[in-house]
Amino acid sequence: MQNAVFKALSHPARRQILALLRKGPQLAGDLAAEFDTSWPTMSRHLAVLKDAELVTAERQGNQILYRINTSVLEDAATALLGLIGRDDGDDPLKEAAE
Amino acid sequence: MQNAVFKALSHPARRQILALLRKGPQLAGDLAAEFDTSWPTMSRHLAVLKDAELVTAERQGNQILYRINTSVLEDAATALLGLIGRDDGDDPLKEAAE
DNA sequence: CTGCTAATTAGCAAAACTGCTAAATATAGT
DNA sequence: ACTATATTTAGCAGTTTTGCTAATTAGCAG
Repeated sequence: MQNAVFKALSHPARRQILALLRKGPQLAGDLAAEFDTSWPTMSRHLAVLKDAELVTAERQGNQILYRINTSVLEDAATALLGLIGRDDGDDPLKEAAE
Repeated sequence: MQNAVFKALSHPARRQILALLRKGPQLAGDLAAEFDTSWPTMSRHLAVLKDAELVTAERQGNQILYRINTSVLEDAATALLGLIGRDDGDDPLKEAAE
């Protein structure tokens, strides 16, 4: 759902997490270590990102590897760009392609 | 502030408003008429968008004309795209240009 | 100044969000 | 089974967001 994506993007810590994942997949622990907030709080941020499908999680033995999902991010960016082009028709929030 | 922009974008009604403004500037009343929510609620959504500088407001006699601010929207889209490209450096959430 | 329409501000209640600590779960190693 | 580590889930308090109705402000017409 598009709405979940924008909601997930609305918190700076979550955007930061995505920024960190640009370098490549990261373990939950390594991500959490980069922040001042408590571990459980980070865990919840990750859950929000996962719900929005902005990231995927994969168990790796003892730990969990998070990976960014660029296609969802692309869709969000495209949606924003779609809001920009002047439109003379009457079909809002849709024909973003081309 | 970047954060205000993403926060503003996190509510579906506000994204809808931006979509309506694609067609061109609109009076607050005309915008409000497109939604089921009460007038004051719409007014607040508009205020949030204005705070984030996603729209500008201009008095037009009795009424108020809202206009989309595409440059802020572009910046937001660019920020998202910047989150996508693989990065081997260590400078997150920044070098989105080029 | 009075009345009318357009829009915002105030104030309130309900819901959602954030972040914490404590407790639970999962996996690996012994 | 027991322990240690990694991560999530529960439960709670404080804050923010949302949406409503009622009241207010702003500009215009007579």
